[in-house]
Amino acid sequence: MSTRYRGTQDEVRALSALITVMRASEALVASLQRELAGKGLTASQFGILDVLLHIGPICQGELAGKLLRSGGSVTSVVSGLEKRGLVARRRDGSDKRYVTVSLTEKGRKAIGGLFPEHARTVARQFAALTAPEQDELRRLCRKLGRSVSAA
Amino acid sequence: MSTRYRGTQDEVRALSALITVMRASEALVASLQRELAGKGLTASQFGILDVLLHIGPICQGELAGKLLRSGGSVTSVVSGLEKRGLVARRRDGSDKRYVTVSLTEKGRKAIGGLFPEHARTVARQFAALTAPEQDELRRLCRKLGRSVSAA
DNA sequence: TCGACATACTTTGATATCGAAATGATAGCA
DNA sequence: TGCTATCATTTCGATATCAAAGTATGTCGA
Repeated sequence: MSTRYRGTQDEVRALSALITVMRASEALVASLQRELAGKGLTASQFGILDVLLHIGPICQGELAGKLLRSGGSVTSVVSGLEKRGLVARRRDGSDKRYVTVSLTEKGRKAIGGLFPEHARTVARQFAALTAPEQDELRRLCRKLGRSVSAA
Repeated sequence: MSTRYRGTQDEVRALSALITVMRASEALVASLQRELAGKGLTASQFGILDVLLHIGPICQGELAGKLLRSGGSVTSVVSGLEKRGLVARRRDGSDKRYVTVSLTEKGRKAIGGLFPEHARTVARQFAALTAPEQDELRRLCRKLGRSVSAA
């Protein structure tokens, strides 16, 4: 991850860009995790509650797809949320292989109360960039992410 | 993490930027991890070997600082690398609290052989962006990362 | 010198994550 | 109807990660 590598110009530029993208992303995550820790939630738990709040009941496989996580990981985090009474699991469709996860009232209150503050925090984090800069960052990351995922 | 949130414009823009930055970063990491898994190394192990290769022997605390990881995490990963004979630990300075980690010959060969391919992979990942775009991405992420870390 | 504080590392307990194997359910087809 | 392949989820083993507690070492002031 260091730039002290005698590669081609393209390699040095790419390695250098990689480091800053990763550092920015890790700084964002670390900052959000610290904030969530105070509320008794991990980032993974928040991610699942967030999807359930904004998209509604959804099966675990789709949850894994949206969060870019393995199915096993989702099973484990959902189990934790279920134990705490924040989400409910049901196998009620015609296809009994699917498990539908939904927010309980307790879960809805928890994430509903937290999200506005989360949004303010994120806006504060990105306030270092102007609006056009944020849009440009999004454009570049989308292009990069799509290409990497497709490869 | 969804954009279906009725917040202010600033909040929506920031949340939207956050998602794409995280997705791009996670796609990059996932892709690199898959490549490394074939070589029998995890991303964390590679990160430590990389620092040792390009910076030289260094104590664990500094390693943790450079990798943005907790001290406990570094202890654990270094222990694994030590067991595999890729790095060596020494308490040889005047201050016996510091543990200096360095590459063994075996470790140097391992990371030295892998790094050029890693550099090519990263260059390929970023080839979706032009050189100026990569530089701009770096500028934006540096600005963002610095601000978030400082907060 | 001695005690109090500081620093570097290690250990511990909890959660997250992956990939692979195991389980349970469904669908296609003869 | 059965057999088989596929699919969604769960379980398992390994590693990573953090925070907090614990250990060893070092520093500084009285």
